[in-house]
Amino acid sequence: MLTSVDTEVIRALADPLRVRIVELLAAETLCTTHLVEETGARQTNLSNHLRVLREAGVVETEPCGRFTYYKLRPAVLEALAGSFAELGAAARATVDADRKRAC
Amino acid sequence: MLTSVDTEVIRALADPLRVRIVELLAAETLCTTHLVEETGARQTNLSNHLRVLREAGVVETEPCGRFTYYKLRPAVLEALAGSFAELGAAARATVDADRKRAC
DNA sequence: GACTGATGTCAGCATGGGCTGATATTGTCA
DNA sequence: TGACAATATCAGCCCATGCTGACATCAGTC
Repeated sequence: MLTSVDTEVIRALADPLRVRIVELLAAETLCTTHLVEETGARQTNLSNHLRVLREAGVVETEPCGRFTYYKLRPAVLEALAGSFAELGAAARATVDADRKRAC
Repeated sequence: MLTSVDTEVIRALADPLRVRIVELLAAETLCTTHLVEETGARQTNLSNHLRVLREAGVVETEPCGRFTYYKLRPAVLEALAGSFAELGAAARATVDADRKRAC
């Protein structure tokens, strides 16, 4: 049985700015100020996107004085990669075997 | 350098019904009639979602008389899995090394 | 060629989600 | 405690997108 893909997480990643955030965080744990600098987006806007990522479980926060560090949760990305790898493998098997349902 | 994630493809997959379609197609190449039966969605609705998947390059069509078979393009899913695996690995390295930018 | 079934396209409506300015909250420092 | 910096939340606007009914198109059959 295929592990069903978590739509919540995919939707969180279905936005260019959020993907950009994730790519930045993959290289380095950053706080909101850095993300504002790096992306050029408004603080309010970023905060909204970060909340989406947070609620989807893609990132987690770590308060540090006045600052809030954002870091990725690798397991979520790895699980997603695994799901797509499964789907891809199943799809390849289906295509290779030309397995189709008769009309 | 990380291979940037294709937002177009992710957006195409950021819908429960489209994910359902992809999961069905991963197991078996189907035509529209089958997808209508399996999902319970209207034909028009399905046709719209299939177009999104088609334009994103996730599926391809194969006309067969009056019917149209839809099959997945495994390479797209595998590429996506690869991108997320890279991101996940980078994220894990960053988190493990506690690599963070000073404020 | 006429009919039927399969499929795609279009216009319209409703909802969701992104962006913004204003505001609230929280922590630091003097 | 008061001022300030960092961050989150809220309300409102606007655009993208999903769903639907109506219609168009195309292939197969009689």
